[in-house]
Amino acid sequence: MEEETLSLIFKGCKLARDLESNLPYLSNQPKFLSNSCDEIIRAFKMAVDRINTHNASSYDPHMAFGESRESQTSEIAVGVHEWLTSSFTQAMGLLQAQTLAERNPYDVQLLPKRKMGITESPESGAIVIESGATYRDYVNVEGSKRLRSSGGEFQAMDEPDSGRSSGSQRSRKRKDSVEKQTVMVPALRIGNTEIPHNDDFTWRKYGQKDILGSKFPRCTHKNFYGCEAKKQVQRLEDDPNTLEVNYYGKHSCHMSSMAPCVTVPVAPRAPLPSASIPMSRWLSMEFEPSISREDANTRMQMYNEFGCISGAAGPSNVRDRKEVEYPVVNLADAMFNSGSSSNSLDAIFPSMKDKWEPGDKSRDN
DNA sequence: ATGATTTGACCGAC
DNA sequence: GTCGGTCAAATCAT
Repeated sequence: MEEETLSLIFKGCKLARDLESNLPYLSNQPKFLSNSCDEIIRAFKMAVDRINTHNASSYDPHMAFGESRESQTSEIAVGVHEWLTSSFTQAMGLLQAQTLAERNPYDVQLLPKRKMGITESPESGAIVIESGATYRDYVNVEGSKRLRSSGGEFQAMDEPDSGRSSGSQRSRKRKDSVEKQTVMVPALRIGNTEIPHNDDFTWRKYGQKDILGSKFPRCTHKNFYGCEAKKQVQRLEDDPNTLEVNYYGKHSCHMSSMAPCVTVPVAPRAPLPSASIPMSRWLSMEFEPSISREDANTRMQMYNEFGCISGAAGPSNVRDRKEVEYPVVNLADAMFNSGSSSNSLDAIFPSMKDKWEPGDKSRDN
């Protein structure tokens, strides 16, 4: 690749990094933020233009899809812009969360590492996910909820896995009885990679259905752990570059009323951050000075199709645990570094698994 | 081993 | 009876 193009990309990265590290101090400077974002977008856009100019003859999947390079370029700009604004929103959320934590440090406490897993509060019925809880724990809790819940969405069943057998009685709410919100979002892409629709929640896809009369299937997603919210994503038939996203139900996975909707990616067996970590360090590279290129790349892979942590990361948006991570740091770090590794999580969060003690039942499942 | 996604089947709503 | 939402086993990815 041409050196000038690389320096443009580098410039964009640097600008983004500068903006990132100053985010906490810029919350009341919308004009400056806007200008900074524009400058970053300009740098990336110029780089993309140069790349496209130099590779005009090569195959481009977007062209096969009937799109112009111009629209692709603007998509990239929109994608970068969306990432920046999303990161900013999350950073501000974290700022609020930390303010809250400083006010009441007991809100952000770590659970003893031997007590990991998922439990359900006998009083409130709220599900408590502890650091280190596994996917199996989630499945088990979901199953037991079905067993015990006799009203609402689920009905009692004799056996947790009797779903399809004779005793199964799934009751469903009428569609029009559930609050629905529809938004249209662009199906963003960079190159041939789909940029997921990121709405600051972590979703789990649980169904895909071919819809009669529609070329594209409808995907259904649920929020994690007892949150009632659902969303359906479907590509518009007359405009494949637009996704129709329908939201049903209300989120119950906000961290608190004071810290609204911070997407809270949770890394496996990751130590939760201490409330004493200064915000400026959360948002800067300084927080994890030893992270290698390889680490960053793997963490990029952890971001799932909805822009939130996935893969080994497990569930997030845990309402009652105030589990927080560093989306800005991680995503930016992942963006600004490259490489590959198969074992990077251990490098990022070293020795947690070594600290498990034998016979820990919450881990054996 | 663990967790996410896919996919065929079930079953309620219409 | 049809459609589509949901479940859960199977499969895939890490």
